[in-house]
Amino acid sequence: MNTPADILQDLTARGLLAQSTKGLEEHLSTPRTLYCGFDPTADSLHIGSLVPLLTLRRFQQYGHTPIVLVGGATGLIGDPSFKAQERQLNTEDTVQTWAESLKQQTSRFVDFESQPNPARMANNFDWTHTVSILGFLRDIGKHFSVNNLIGKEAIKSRLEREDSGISYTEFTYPLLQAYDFQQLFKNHACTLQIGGSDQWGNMTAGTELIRKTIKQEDGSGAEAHVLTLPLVTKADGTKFGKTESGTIWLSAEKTSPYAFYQFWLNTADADIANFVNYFSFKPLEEIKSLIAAHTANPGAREAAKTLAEELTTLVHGEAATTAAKRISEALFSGNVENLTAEDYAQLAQDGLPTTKAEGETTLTDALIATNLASSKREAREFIQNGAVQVNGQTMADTEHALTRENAAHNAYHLLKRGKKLFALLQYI
RNA sequence: GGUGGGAUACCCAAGUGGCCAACGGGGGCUGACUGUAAAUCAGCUGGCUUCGCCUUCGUAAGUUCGAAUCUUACUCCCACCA
Repeated sequence: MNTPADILQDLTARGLLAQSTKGLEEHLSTPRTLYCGFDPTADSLHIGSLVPLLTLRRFQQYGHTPIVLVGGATGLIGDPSFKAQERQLNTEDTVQTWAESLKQQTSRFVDFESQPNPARMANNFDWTHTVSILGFLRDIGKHFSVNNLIGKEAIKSRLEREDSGISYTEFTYPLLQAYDFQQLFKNHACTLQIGGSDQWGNMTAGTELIRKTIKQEDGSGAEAHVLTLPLVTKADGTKFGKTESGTIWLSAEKTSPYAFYQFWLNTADADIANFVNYFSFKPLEEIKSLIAAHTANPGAREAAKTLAEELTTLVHGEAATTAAKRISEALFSGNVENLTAEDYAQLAQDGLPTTKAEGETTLTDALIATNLASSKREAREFIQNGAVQVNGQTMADTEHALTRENAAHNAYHLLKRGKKLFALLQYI
């Protein structure tokens, strides 16, 4: 029953519908074109952008046409929404390079071949870089009331703060985003914008602009809609998407598929139900039984495993998932002594952080070489705390010499610091 | 432009001449317990050639046997006034 109208029901059931404009349900009774924007603020998106990306995918599966908008222009300005401070501007070259990376990255979440609703890609730089300042002020700026803009929650914090303000540049951001929506409406019949709930103000700025500048046959303003998605939160109140080792990126270069898989596998019990609903494409009945299985036996972590597998495959592909699972099993099965030389070679190839070694190294130096410790003092502390294992054995001697001769298969030392951090030292 | 207040380690925040690598809290890390979870408890949290040494308390110079603490100049932030 994947008809266009059913998308809202699906999103609602998953808890993915935060807010929407009136009349959206009726509007979606026929296939529509919708978009979501992604600003290039780094050379990769992180998992915070996953919910909107996946939602575009869901819409497409229900027969709608998604447009992925990369913010080559808006990325040059900086979105002030709910930010405590003004952003540092990046150079034009940097932003364009990043925009290209995002194009690559986002394209795997939607289908450009699907008929009759192939996805499209757009970059707002294309329709903004030729706009003149006077034209923009007269045609777009005139439709915005400053009184209204300063009333928006998203920039309130910046106006009320005593230690920081907001530049005219960032203040213009909502206008640019509104202009994007208007352009896509005109040129691609795009009538819906989706985004995180922090984007509500920026998004409705677009529907307003469309209503005021584009007239229907009966003379009334044209109708456009927005839908916002909830911000993903964790039960313990910490920020979603961060770990000890930092942000979880979608790019395999920045976050290995193994680390990505582990991130989802480690989802807290209290969050698993929400996450499966938000991120999985499995049918709702299947999700229900997964959650039930998890509640009955949390220790088995069936739901987390399934989710980790599904998402790693979606983001990094089948082969990467197989590799991530293989590494995980090898490292956490508790008997690394049984690994064969081939297994070790496979681990290195599969993306376990590997450092080349030669000659003799003390354990302390090895921890630093493999980035498992940031200083000798810290390395000693870890070793003395019993936090370090070499090939499955806890080592308490900071000066313990690692050599080719005492390496597993005369080639590998598998170092473990703490419960989950591993690195491989390989003799060449 | 004037007057007053402030700048301390990842963050907040004590310290106001030697007992200060610097109280306390948060965060983080490690250990125990466990399910590669949460909660709880304990330890650690500048660096090194570690019974000692070196570098840190906005920046630079100075006083002193000795300064995060005193002096001077500079930079930045905040408040009130214009």
